[in-house]
Amino acid sequence: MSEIQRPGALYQQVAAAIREAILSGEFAPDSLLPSEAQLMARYGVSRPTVRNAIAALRAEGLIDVRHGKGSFVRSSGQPVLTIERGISRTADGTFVMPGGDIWQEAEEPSTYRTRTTKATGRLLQLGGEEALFGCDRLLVDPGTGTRALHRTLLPFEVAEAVPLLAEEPCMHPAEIYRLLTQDGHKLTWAETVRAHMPLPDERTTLQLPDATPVLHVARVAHGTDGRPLFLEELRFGADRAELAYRITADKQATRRARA
Amino acid sequence: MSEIQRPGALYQQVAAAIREAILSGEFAPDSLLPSEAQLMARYGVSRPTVRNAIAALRAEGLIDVRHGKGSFVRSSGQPVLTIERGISRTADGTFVMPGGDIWQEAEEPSTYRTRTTKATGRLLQLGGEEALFGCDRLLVDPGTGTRALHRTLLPFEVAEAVPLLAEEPCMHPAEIYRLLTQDGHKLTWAETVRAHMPLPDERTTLQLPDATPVLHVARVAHGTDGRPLFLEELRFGADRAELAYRITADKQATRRARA
DNA sequence: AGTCATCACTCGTAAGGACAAGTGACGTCA
DNA sequence: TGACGTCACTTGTCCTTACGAGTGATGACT
Repeated sequence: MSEIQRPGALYQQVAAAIREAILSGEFAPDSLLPSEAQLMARYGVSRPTVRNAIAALRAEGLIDVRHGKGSFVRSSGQPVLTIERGISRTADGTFVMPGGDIWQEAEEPSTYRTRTTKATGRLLQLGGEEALFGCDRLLVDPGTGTRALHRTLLPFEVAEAVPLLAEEPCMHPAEIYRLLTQDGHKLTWAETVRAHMPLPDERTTLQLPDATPVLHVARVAHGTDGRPLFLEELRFGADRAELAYRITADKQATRRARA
Repeated sequence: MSEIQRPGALYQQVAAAIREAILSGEFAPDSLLPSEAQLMARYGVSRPTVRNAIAALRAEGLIDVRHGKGSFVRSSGQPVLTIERGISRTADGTFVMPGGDIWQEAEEPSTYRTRTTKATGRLLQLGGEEALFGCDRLLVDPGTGTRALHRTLLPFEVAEAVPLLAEEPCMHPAEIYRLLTQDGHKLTWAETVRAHMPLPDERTTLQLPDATPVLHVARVAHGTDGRPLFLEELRFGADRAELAYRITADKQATRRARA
């Protein structure tokens, strides 16, 4: 049994030993770690201690544990899917999202009416309890199996100003952008990117492994007057997909971040 | 004692009950949850079961536990800091990062020499084991206390082509962009955004709470010929900060995502 | 009045035992 | 030979007990 003594708690010492072995390549990716019983013997500790150490490594995303089989080193491979966040416009005035054609809808879109929350109100710069059309889509990339949640939120106020919108508030974002442009708006977009840990239901629908954060990108379309018109959100597991942006240098600008 | 019975494991039922109470607002943000002993009595379960339930909620980022005090509902407030990812160029040819002046260096930059890994090699489109200058900075936003890790990676090959670069490979990115531009390159940038759970040391240096993912953005500067010249990375906790991009519609483009 | 020890409360760590549940291989039986 | 039951191995769940450690208030002592 290999002794250990350095830092704080016993289980942290065990976790540190295993972590080191993984990061140094001693345990190859996808390989099977020693079983709990073996680790108990190896480090001379009880089962709760071993399980505590394993729980720590699991929370770090270093290992995957499968009931009845054992613990496996997670293969922290490169992302399988790169989601390009640009917007193009073809000669005939329609909008095209690069890579936007990879997604298939796994379910029928669900439409609903809702009101601004603190978060969506901030993005849309709407006060208290503005009414919104909502539309949720569960998307799947058949190539990689990656799942994503897509949501559009359209203020009543905006929908009413553009007749066709109010009738069918759950159309594809590119269609909405086209209608807004036809209505006289020259659109610009602002995106904000955040990450958080999923709640259990989100974990289920996105089919996420342990310790997998959710990347959450919100795209707000702004009209000619700079007022937010429309919100488009996308969420997906950060284990397999990444976001990509292209940037070119502005001349001279001294823009300031929104509060 | 309020009975529960629905789904799988006991501790999951307890966790679900508490989670529901939190999400429904029954337990307000920042408020103190019942102690472990109280929860044991309330649900008629043992301490490990209660602790297991609490561990689950902790991993979801719903609560914060403070030794000797109790469990608190995490206030999932809006991000305190918005990191604008644009690049501007003033009339005299210098580059300016919007909001780039908020950061202060918490430590002296550390410079080193290294080689491409699988990840950095992919971004820089370099094969096997290319040599790189590295420079790490620990940044702090004095306003919010947000900490971030900044890293620049410069291939030897590029540094040698631009004399001033090789002498001082740890200068500010804006300076490097200026030198590369003076060298005749018309730069464009590509950014990729990922998220992952921090390892213990990363957690420490960024001072992250439990269940807080790290947002990881990599900016690659491409030269006139489209070849990657320089890599700039930024990592920070997703609990307090978010990324922001501005997008305008391209004409006609049919760009394709990189493999 | 002020200082400090004590105490009661909190969560953290560690051990032990017992049984349930998933997995796969082995061996028996038809 | 094939199908199926059994068994050994794995992790998952749950309980009991015990003590360590951080926190804040109470109260005694100076």
